[in-house]
Amino acid sequence: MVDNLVIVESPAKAKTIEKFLGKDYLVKSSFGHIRDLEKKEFGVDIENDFKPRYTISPDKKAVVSELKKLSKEAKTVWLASDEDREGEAIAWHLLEALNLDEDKTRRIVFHEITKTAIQEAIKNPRKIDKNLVNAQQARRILDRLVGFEVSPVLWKKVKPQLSAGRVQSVAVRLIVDREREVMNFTATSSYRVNALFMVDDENGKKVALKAELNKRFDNRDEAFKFLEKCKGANYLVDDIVKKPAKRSPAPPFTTSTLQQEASRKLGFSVAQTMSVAQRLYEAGKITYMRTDSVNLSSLAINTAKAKINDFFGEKYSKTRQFKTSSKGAQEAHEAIRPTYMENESVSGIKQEQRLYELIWKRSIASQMSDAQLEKTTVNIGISTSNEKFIASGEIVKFDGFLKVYFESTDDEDDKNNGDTLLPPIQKNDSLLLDSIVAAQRFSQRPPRYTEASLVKKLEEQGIGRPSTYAPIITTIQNRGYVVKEDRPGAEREFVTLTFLNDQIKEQIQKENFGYERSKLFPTDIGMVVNDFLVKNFDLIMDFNFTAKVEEQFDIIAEGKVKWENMLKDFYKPFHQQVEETLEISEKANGERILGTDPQTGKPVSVKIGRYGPLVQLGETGDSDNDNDEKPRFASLQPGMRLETITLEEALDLFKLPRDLGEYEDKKVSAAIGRFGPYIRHDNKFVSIGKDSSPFSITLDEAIELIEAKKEKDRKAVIKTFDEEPELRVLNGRWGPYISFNKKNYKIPKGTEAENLSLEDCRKIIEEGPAPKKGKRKKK
DNA sequence: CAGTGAGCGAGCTTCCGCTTGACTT
Repeated sequence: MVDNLVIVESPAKAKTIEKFLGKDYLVKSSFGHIRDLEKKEFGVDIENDFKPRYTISPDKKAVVSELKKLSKEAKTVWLASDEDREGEAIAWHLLEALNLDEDKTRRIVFHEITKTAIQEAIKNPRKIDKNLVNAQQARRILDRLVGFEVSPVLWKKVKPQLSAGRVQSVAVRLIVDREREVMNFTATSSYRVNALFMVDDENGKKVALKAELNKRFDNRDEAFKFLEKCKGANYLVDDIVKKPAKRSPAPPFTTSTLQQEASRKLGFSVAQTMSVAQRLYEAGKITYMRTDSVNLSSLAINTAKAKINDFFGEKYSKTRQFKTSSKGAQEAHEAIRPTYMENESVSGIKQEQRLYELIWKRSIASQMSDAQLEKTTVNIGISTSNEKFIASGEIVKFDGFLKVYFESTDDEDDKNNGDTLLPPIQKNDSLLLDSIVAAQRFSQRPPRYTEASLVKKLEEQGIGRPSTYAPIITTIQNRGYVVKEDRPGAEREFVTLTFLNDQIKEQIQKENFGYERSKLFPTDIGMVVNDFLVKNFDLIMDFNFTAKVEEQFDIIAEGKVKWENMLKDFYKPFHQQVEETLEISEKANGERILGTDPQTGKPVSVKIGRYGPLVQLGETGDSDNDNDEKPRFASLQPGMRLETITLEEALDLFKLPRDLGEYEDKKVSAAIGRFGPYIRHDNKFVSIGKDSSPFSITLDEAIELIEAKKEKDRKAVIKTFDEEPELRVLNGRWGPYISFNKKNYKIPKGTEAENLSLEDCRKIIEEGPAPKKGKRKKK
């Protein structure tokens, strides 16, 4: 029995704090929220001032009963959940759910886990801030109302099992909008002109000086005209300008910036970053990884300073405090940093080491001095033209924080701003031209989102929280609204004009462009759902919706507005939109008429069906004529899109299944199924590989595939037994196994499948029943 | 494991944020 029970949110935090507080204190954790709204009937009494009905979350029952028992025994219960809206609500739910006596309950907060911060907190307890709790209740109830009223509209008007929500629907909208921008983008081209001069360096050796013309030309003819003018020209250094510049380090990591940098520098997915960070946190190596704060504790700043002085010298140290700029930040924690700033590396698996190193470098760099640079711009005049060539260089005079860390950008074209040292040249030097190249360059389409750049965008808009960025991205993919994938680029031609020895040579070259790696693409269903929501629910689909309601929550937290009134104001127009949409709106299936089939004269259309996107030939019979044929249907193939498929592509799909002829008196046909293209013969299926296609494969090629499959099938059966025809020893993808009554059984290691007797097989079947599929019942 | 796409109706789906393990193919 202990006098003091302290309750925090995270078990790892509990362990640390217990060490600081000594034996009079027992520190336990609530594992986050312990109660939530009931699932049935919204969990909210809408008629009665939105009165919430809370219930203990099923997976928290054990935690709650343990805390209840411990809190009865304790003299004082300290509620030490985080100092933000959700943390305050957790404290209040604990008070209610544990039936705590208010007189023996204290609310304390700290936002760094250091001994002094915690002792200070214990000295300054306060009451639960009910206004802040009410702001959280408003947030929770609003999200429930939006999610549970709009989702059922989608079930009725689009497809069952779909979902909508304040956060996920806007996240999908960002991706859909961007996809449309990409689809509508047409590249324009211009001509970029680069010159190469030869200059003597200090040792009299010839070195190259690159310079770009201060003008781009709209077309080939203008570029050509310019090069014509360069014939016989002289090139003179008009001017050299040197300017000092400085660069400052980025602030230490928040959840969002850690996810972005780990993606760019280490190639981690957002979810991967969080799970590696979680392990580092639990091992006590970094501070809490779900935070929106860039703040560092004074302890951290001091140890960083000592480390920098020791490692690099005093002139590399500069103490900085950063201010959080992101919208809606609640700053309950510190920035993400090493627990012990003096440790530049940790033990553990490779991923943990790499992520830790990144965090260490970023944190240390944030306490280092600016880098001092010198930028040089050289203007080179052309005797026959008013244009100028410009060469620029940048040298680092003092590296400062660059010694340990350089922040990456999403812009892949940005790589040429590195450290370039110009050769020694003086004003009025005459330069020797080597060559000039005018190359056609295309404008770039807007970039599709990566997981990390989507997180960045969401944070900028104040949508979602550090604990939800990773789950949001998983959700919109699980719902089938968005896919993350690679897409091949295309090849295009571009023109280059090369000026060498007063001659102009024109060439057509090829380049690849538009290759996408691990980008987020909307699916057809994602686009249909998005368009439906934008059309009918402009209120919640507005990118500023979250920011607007956050303002209201802040006012509730200040005690200036009653949360029930805020919800009332929101709910009335919102609910009306729900009702109207249910009543007026047509079913949304993204239907498009593509044209008419020239052979039958019937209309060809495309839409989302029960099993995904499909093309349809003919109309569903609303005529009384029984002779009306049913329409034909065919699924869209991978790579085809509802919005872009053409009549020709659609008509191709109806060519399947294709009759190829007969083999061994049985029909042979080719088609595409759920598992890709296949040949059908004698009710057996053979996959068509990538080398051929069901549209073009010949009978002979098909027969070859059929025979190959037969041969393989013969080899697949290792052994059969006459006494037990249901029992067979087969050769599968993962080696030999026993098949009996449609169930499969593993053969123990070290047993030769060839030598198995019927008795052996029966024994294996008895001893090791096939693992059943993990079907779990839901309550 | 590969021909789905009619229509009816029962019973189900769904949100966001706070936290970790317990689960396997």
